[in-house]
Amino acid sequence: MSNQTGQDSGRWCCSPVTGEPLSGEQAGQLATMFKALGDPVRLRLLSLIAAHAGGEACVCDLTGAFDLSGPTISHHLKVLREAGLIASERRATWVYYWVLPEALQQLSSVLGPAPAAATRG
Amino acid sequence: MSNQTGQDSGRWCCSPVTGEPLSGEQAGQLATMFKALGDPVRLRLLSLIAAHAGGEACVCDLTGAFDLSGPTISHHLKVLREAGLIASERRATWVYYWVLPEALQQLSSVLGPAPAAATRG
DNA sequence: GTTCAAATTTGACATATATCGATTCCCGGG
DNA sequence: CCCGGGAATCGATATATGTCAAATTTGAAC
Repeated sequence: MSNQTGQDSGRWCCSPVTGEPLSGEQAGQLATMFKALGDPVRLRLLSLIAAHAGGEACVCDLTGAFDLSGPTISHHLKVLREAGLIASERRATWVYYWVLPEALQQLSSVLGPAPAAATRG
Repeated sequence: MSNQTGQDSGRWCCSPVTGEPLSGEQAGQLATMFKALGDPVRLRLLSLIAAHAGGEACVCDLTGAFDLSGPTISHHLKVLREAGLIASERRATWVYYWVLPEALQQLSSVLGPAPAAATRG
């Protein structure tokens, strides 16, 4: 209510889970994204993609990092993509994936009162 | 009851997923937590608990918010607890649950360069 | 056009998960 | 001590999920 999620395609910017109860709709949308992250392989895939040079990675760069078949990797990438966490594009023979930072940021902001910067190191 | 399934111990405070690839161990730990959040009921439960007066809620405050049986709510609370996201304590007849903010903060920090609200500039 | 390599889709299967009713556990009150 | 109510556990079941092999798609090179 206090947030006009209208057509912003999902970005309730100021309602962390600790603030006020989530609506059923919000919970459903967010749960899809969290569920996509709820698998070690997918978490590592996301991490590998994000950390790869240029911010994107070819599928051929990813499969080698797991003891899993190609189809399985493809399946996990599809889950991540359909959750709105990554996007992909085909270039010639190869398909490249990259992370959608807004999605991660949305989840991060929901999880808490913004940890006030990492100040890493 | 206020136990925790022996996780914790690890808190890689400054390695967001966008920075460097996650190790298999990290991914497994984090995936357990994200998976716990990957269900609309559990997300709403967490939210209801966090937003409840005093920062804690009795189970009797929670069951009414869902069209689900008591055992089912109990099951979801157990999943959240075993993931290290919430803790519980029995007081007389009732059992109270509260959120463990460090856990949420850990997930939040992993998800990105810490939104840091407005401080980022 | 044919062939080859990269990636996805399909079909199948074993396991995991969400849910419920019935039962059990825990505690306060008579 | 027994009863009643809140909550967790148990046992069962339907659905979802992770995984692979086989088949299909896509585009490049010959």
